[in-house]
Amino acid sequence: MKRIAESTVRRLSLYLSFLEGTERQGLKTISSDELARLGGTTSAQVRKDLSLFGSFGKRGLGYSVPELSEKLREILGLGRQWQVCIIGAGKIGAALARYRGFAERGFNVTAVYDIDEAKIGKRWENLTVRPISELETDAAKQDFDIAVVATPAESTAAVVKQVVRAGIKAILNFAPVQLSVPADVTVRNVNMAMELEGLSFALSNRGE
Amino acid sequence: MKRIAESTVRRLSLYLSFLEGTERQGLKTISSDELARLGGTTSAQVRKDLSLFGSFGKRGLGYSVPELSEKLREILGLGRQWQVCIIGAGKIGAALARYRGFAERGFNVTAVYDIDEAKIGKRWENLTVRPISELETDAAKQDFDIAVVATPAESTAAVVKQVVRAGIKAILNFAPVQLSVPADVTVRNVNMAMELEGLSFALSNRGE
DNA sequence: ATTACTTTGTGAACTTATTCACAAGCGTCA
DNA sequence: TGACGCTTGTGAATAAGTTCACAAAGTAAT
Repeated sequence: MKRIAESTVRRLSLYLSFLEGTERQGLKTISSDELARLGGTTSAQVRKDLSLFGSFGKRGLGYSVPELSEKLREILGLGRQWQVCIIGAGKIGAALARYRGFAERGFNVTAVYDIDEAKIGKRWENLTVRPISELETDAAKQDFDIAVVATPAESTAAVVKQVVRAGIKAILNFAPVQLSVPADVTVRNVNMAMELEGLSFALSNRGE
Repeated sequence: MKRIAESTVRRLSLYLSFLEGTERQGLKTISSDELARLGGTTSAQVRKDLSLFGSFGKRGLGYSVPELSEKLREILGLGRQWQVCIIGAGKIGAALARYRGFAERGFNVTAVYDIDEAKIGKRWENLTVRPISELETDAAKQDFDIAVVATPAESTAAVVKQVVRAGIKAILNFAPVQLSVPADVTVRNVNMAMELEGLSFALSNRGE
């Protein structure tokens, strides 16, 4: 299969969330035009995105909402549970551990790690903060699919090295640094400063 | 000035954070090659990005770290303070209100709003949660530059309408819905579900 | 069964973004 | 001062992503 652009995957994700809304409203079919309207894109874009994975619609009618939802869930790999560990028991880590959105989508947070002695052993929800030094041996016993990294900038590089050593192939990075990882590890960055600066830029350069 | 792509702005933001690190290390100059290495891009990309705004380097030498930092801060509009209000006093809102990264970059959170009677009047840090119905009149008195929207999906559309009515031109959206706003309002979305699904997709489709 | 209407799927055209490649500028050292 | 090494800035080439536009395939109504 040809390489799929990140922007495409983001849109698929978006389409899925619209389909779920549409499904709740009880509608049975939806057109590429309607999906485009909801997602702020064009109908051609929607059809092109979907056509990368097959041909799911009916000409003259549109797409079956439950069928397309199911297909998208399959494409996005949401048909299974993913095991997630959180690295960094600070404020962001704490907020994430409590975040219900993870479990709703099949992402199970099964462990929290930190480097800081003071935090190790504390209980969070139903989890106990464990020392990051144990990550590699723990990972041998229970598979982790995704590591959520929420550590201070300075300790992040070291922490990520351990995550990679533990064989984890996907990282959701909240630390404000660029991670360097082998090619087979996928990283998604969530960087508040960057988003704010994007807004700041937009506000500063309007009408030029 | 020609239109600047969002991806470019993201990279500028990234370069700035590297420059700050470099500055702390006491280095005086940096080459496009070094910036590229830190940011996981190419030196040509770095130079192209910067050249959109002027010519800041010295051939044979590279860029002066403090000078380029300053230029980037200027370009990104970080030379001033921005007034920020948070809409939605739920968990994400709470975490954001406590987040120190805002203030560090000149983003002052000066108010929190919610629609829910039960939450109105509660104190958070040094702020009191106010009813969203007051947003428009408050905005007339104190200018808000940016609204951070962290409301449940269902109430978001109504809330955003009020934000727009209050004349706020930049929104950082944490709600898992696509906002519809006039063209002069800039929106940045932070959507955890989308990021997780991106990782899930990557894990499911490796080596194809 | 025919006609009118709708909407998909997809090559081709176009637009935007990235990378290449190199002349021109700057610093250093003899 | 001249030669060498390095790095920028930028047109030109390439690649990637989006939009156009239309044949093909379906529905619905008569």
